[in-house]
Amino acid sequence: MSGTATRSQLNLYQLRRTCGTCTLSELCLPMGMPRDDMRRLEELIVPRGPIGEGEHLFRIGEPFRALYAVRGGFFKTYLVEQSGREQVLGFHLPGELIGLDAIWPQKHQCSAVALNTASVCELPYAQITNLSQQLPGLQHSMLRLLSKELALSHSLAGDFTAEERIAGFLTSLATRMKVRGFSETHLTLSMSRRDLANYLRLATETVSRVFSRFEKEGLITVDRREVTLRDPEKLARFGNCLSID
Amino acid sequence: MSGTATRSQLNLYQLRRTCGTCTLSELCLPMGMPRDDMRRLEELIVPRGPIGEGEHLFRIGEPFRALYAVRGGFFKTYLVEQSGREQVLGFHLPGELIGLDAIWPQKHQCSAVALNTASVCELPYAQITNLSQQLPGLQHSMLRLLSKELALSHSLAGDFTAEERIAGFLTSLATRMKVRGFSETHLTLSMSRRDLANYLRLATETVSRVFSRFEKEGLITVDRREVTLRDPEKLARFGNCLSID
DNA sequence: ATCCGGAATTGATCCTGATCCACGCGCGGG
DNA sequence: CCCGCGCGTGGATCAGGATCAATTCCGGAT
Repeated sequence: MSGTATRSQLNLYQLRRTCGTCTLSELCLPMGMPRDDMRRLEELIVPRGPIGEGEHLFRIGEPFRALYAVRGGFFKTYLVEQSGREQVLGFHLPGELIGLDAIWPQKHQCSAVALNTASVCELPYAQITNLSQQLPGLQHSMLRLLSKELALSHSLAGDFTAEERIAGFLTSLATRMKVRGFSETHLTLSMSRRDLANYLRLATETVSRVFSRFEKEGLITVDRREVTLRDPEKLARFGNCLSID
Repeated sequence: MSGTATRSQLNLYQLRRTCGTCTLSELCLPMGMPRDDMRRLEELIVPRGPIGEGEHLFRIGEPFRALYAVRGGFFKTYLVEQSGREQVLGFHLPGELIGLDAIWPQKHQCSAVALNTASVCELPYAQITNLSQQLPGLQHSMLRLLSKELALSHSLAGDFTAEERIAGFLTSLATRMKVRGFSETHLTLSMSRRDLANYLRLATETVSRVFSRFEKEGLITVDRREVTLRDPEKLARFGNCLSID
């Protein structure tokens, strides 16, 4: 028992001093902030340990207390329409903030679930906004992130064909992964076909078929959830690529 | 010449002292702000006189300097994909803020055009953020508005049938109009069928057909751009209504 | 009043992607 | 080891909405 306590304290210790050394700080809230300001931000951050696959970070309707920055792992956000149908809103990589749409009514507008083992930084909203009164950089960061999120969801607005959607998704994911230091050609999809199809507003069968078609044309190779981009340029041209990053 | 100068100064004079008396202040940025704070906000606001139908407030790609609050009239925001296709992002009623998605890259991400004679309040971004360092209420208002905008665009994400989309649009517009003191049953659509169809990701013919169908079923009556809701409840049930307001 | 052009409506046909179905594979549990 | 179940794949069919085409409607100019 004392053993686990020690270990979790170690974890906590390591995570505490994050922003300064975190490779994600350029993508996350502290982007471009002076080192001193970063330190003040760090003091507010509550690290949240391993979150198992399928575990929820928050659920729709819950009171809003904090934003969450993904530290490791993938998350999926989704909402449930009154018809009962589930709609996937997005997939979230390390360095991205979740829960921004809850600021308005102070209630979570969507649910967030881990797609694999993950960890996050919890950013208590009240304290963050307090601090941002003093740190212009932090305030601007928050506005920028919100604004970017908005621009992203706008870019998804058009009506695209199944092929455009999937090509666009793959190229967009590739660039997002690259920015985070992963391979930009070898992608590991952490979501099921079902989630992917739902997100792209397609049927799972359509996703499957387009994957096969792309593979036949030599654009990609697919092995289960491993996708390798063979001809990224052509793929990018295919999807009227709207990669926001 | 001196006559018009006098008149525009009069306009300016009247518009200057806006937020305090503006009936929209509860919807707009100053929502819920103390009267003194409102006054400081007012000093930053630059009223922009009559904007003719078809005139642009800003165009995609232009450098971002200010947000705009709609004072009177309707606006349409849209973007142009590299394919050349136009995508309508939204219609904006008095009290709503335009240009929020430009904060991130400091460039306008969409174009905004007046659908009829309109007027706006220009909110110089740099000064607004400066002031919001001092006024917590203002900061929170900005975040709330961004967040709300985000939630709204999320709610449009699902894949709905043509009927659901149109029913949803009508009920949503009705509630938005009601909040602003207009009739909630008699709507004047200020946008063309083409714009409406584009926004809803449908063909103009489909919009036309659904309107007719709804009319036959006694849900609405349509005369050109005048739409009267005959059975708002049924209509709301029809569109899995996602009215954000 | 007449003409013209663009917008809106309506009809006929087509096509993309949804739906329904069967099958193969891989993985975990008995 | 086999079974079963969920996931992914692929075939056949169907339907909702796009597209093409024809007409009407309205507003503005002459």
